[in-house]
Amino acid sequence: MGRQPCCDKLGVKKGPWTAEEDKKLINFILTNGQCCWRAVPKLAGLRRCGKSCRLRWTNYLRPDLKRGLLSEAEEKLVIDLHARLGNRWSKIAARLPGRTDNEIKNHWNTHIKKKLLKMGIDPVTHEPLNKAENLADQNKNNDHQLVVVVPESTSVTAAATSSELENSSTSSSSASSSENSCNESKLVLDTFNENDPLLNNLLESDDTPLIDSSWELPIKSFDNIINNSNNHMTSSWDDESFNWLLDCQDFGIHDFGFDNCFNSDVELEVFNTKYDMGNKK
DNA sequence: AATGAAGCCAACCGCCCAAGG
DNA sequence: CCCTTGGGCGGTTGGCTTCAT
Repeated sequence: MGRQPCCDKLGVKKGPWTAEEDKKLINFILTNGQCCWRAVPKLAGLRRCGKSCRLRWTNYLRPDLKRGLLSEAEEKLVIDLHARLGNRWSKIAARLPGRTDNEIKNHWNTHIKKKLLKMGIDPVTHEPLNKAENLADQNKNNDHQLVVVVPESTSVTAAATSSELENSSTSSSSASSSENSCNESKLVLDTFNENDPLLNNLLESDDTPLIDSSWELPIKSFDNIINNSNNHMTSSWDDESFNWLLDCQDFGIHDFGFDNCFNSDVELEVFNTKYDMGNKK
């Protein structure tokens, strides 16, 4: 008995999202918040799988997303976190405000990986390439021996500071691919500088998001914007975060239906003035 | 200008896990 | 417990864009 598909495949549209679909999804979520994703397409009038809607929202439409390339500081943080966490992109993304796991994963695969290789660093182990090769050879030669794979949770070094890592793995020898990748990072953990205050601070806080989660209640967020419009933007909706709106050059705010989010014309006008939305059309 | 290669990234797929009945 | 369901995650794909020839 196979698992039921996440949605009825018949009549479900795939491929790139159109502006019209985006608009519908944004309108729906701004009006109703995030609810059961399976129900979203039906309620929002979309011929999409719920999963697809969730992905589209979290990876592209979410208001707190930063757009554009990762800054140097972000890139460095990604590298550091990757050294600690391995390919757990969602965990890494949780510590980069406004970035998605998908975005970081893509950036890693297309930019950072190459950069590290160019620098002679193995992107998997974060070791100098020569050393990494030697270790690989060594492991190969040891294949005939009993290899005890030490899970991250038992590492007495850096992992000890992270409750997340402590919880991450309890079985020691199963061989799923994801666990393999986790184990690869073990090498890194042993060499990681646990005295790095920035990283330790980040990791000790476990999953405490750096991102203000208020975007989940978008209407409230818009209230914040309005209330702070004479001062500075709130942390969750700073100017940069809002560029995504401005990037949507094909639509004005009315096209997105955001105007429904404002309690009065005055509020809408304040918003338009601040972000020059009125001139966008 | 034409064409093929390489790069990039949004989106999909399939697996896993937690929650609830 | 067992089963079902929904949501999340990481890996992969496919198509568009840019670059090189």
